[in-house]
Amino acid sequence: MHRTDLIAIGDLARRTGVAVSAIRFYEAKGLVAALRTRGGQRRFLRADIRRVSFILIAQQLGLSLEEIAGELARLPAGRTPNAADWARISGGLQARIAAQIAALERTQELLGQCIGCGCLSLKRCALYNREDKAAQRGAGPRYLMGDRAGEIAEVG
Amino acid sequence: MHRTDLIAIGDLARRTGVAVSAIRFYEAKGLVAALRTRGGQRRFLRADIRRVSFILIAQQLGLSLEEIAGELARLPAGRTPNAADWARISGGLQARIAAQIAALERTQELLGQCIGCGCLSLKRCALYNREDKAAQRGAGPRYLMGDRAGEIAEVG
DNA sequence: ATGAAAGCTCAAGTGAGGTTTAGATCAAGC
DNA sequence: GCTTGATCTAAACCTCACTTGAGCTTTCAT
Repeated sequence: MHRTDLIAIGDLARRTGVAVSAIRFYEAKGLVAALRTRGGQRRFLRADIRRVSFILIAQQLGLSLEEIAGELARLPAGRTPNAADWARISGGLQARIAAQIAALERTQELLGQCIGCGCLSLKRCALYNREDKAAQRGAGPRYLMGDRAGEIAEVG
Repeated sequence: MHRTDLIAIGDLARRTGVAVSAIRFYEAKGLVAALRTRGGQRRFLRADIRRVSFILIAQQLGLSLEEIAGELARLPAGRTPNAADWARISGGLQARIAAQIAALERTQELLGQCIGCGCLSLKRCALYNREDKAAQRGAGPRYLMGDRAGEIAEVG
């Protein structure tokens, strides 16, 4: 354990495939922490490669950075996730993905019924009027809507 | 067919459940078009209710406004989508959703194999190193990445 | 004819997940 | 000691899908 245990930000970037700017961003968001040299440059632990890897994989699985930060914060003493942590976390992900699949399958079914009907009536369309809106958030601040939509109408 | 065929923006908003501001936004993006009164107020055709409904349903199915604009533009003479158009479009959506489901199922499988292994090595992790990155875009401009990631490394 | 309700434009804000830019400083090899 | 490349900070910028606000104008029912 000598000084080569500490790596520069560019090394961490190269080892994980993430941009240097993204690592600084993660630090700002509290997802990783860095030591500093006398000159003010960041030095990371080798273990942070694993930590960043965790971030990337969790992102692939659809977690937001905030959720990932939550998971990482739950680990005692800012520890890097190990096999046991991963087992617990991935259990939760299983359920989440299962729900996504179920919602998509329901969509598929509705779409099948709907092809050719061309009704496009928001009042009647089974595709639009579903309770499991969960399906896809599709991109963008759609979270600002979602409760309005009281009086939806018919084309007539 | 007299003047009541034309409806004000507020009517269109009420009939579709979309905010007035959103309709102006759609107009700016070229998704709908409006006539103007002498006073400069927008007047829409009744058929535009159907058109906006189409936008909403397509959004629910995960299309971006740009993609929706593409579909609408493909209709001859700015026509409102009818049953035949809808059949064609929903055929494409079927495939898209099927692919999403397949990707999620593959994730589920990999995650099942992975639980407890805790390797978190980007080089070896089957979850991270997949060809079908399609799975989830999860929220946020992740579309800027996606081609980099040439030199991904091992924890050691 | 009037007053409320609805409409108008244009600019700026939101949030997620970053990137880009500019100008200065640090670290390392020769 | 010098040059080169890496790193630093801070602020600005990007997309997407809208919303909000300010400051006026139009429309419509009475």
